[in-house]
Amino acid sequence: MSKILLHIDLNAFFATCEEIKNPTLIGKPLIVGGDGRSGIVSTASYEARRYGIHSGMPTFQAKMLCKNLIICSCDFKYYSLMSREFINYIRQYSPLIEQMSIDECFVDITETYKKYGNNDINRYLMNIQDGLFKKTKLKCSIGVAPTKFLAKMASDMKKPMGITIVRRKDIQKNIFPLPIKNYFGIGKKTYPKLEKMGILTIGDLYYAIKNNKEIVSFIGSFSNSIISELEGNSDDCLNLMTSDPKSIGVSRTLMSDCDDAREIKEYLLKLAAGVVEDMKSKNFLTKTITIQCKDANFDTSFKTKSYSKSFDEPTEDMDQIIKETSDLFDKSYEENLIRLIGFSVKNLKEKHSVVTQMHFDDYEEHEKENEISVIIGDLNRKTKSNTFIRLSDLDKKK
DNA sequence: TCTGGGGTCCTAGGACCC
DNA sequence: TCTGGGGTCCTAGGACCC
Repeated sequence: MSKILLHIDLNAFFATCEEIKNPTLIGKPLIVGGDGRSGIVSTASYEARRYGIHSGMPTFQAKMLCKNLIICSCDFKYYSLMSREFINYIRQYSPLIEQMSIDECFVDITETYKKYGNNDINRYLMNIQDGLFKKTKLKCSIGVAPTKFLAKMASDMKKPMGITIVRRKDIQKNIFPLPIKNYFGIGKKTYPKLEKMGILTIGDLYYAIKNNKEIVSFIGSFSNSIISELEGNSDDCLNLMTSDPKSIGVSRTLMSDCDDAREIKEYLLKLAAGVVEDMKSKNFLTKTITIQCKDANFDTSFKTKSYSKSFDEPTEDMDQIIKETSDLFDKSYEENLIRLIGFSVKNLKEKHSVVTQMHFDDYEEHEKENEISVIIGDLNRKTKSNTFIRLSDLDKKK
């Protein structure tokens, strides 16, 4: 049986949060974003959008389009609190929620809707929308479909406060005529190329993949998922586990372009120290550090370069990480003008999962100590090292 | 004034081990 | 003495999303 999946998307979320914080802003053109050198619009209110302002636009340009534009700086902590309110509210409709980002989630209401016993799905969804607005003043659009992909496409079709239902039999009628750039996963680099090949709509893409091997080799392994998504056979299982982060990092555009190695490095190490603190507070260790440098040279169109280094063992040692970052920078920096610098930690391991790292050589020694051990071998890795955890440590974890 | 900053996932070549 | 092929990790870069 088909599932009933919702994709709920908060409308102009950051801008709406600012209106909730300060109701005198309601109905006025406002953006959330940076106002300094190279500031860009993160979110525009619907009033600001009427002036042609949209996210991603440089702030100075937005200001030229609307003289009365109100600019709010990003208050991420507040938005996170509002996001939690949103998810808590949705939870009363179903415990099966997959949060996709700060302002959107999937909800599986198959069972709860059945219990509700009413066959008016529109009324049911309007209740969700109205209730959310009454409780939090947040507005949302809802897409309903049997798969995650279709629900996501559906929620995008009517904004703000839209409700869109897409059944499998509606795919050809409602999804196929949409322009190719509306396809989730086809971005600004790919869609112009597809358009040049004469692929203008999502339907065109479907038939091109079916009939044209050239297109398949151009798109690569994504072709298979496109076909199953457009035939209504793609993923309908929500990922209910809050997954661990894969990386943590920061990057900053410098106050002005800079080629003073000492100055850049000093700033980089400050960023790195902040990231390591953040990582430690989240109880992770890192195995790989990465420096990111964006070139300020217009001719090379602000090329971003990255340099990484992996450690033999995951670490949270500030001194070690700072020293390796410094060495990596010295080794890689090419004395060019830098516009942006960044630092991130990747290959993260949860701290409590790395209790004791030992090698097989240590095993005999370990045996001699006559301790009872549980060997947790990572089946995916045929390395010499395994992780030994004492039973007493396991107890501690509980 | 002239396009941010937080992420994820994929690919490809090279090194290395067995 | 010469050398294949599979697997994994590392590094760098690119595309995409919000």
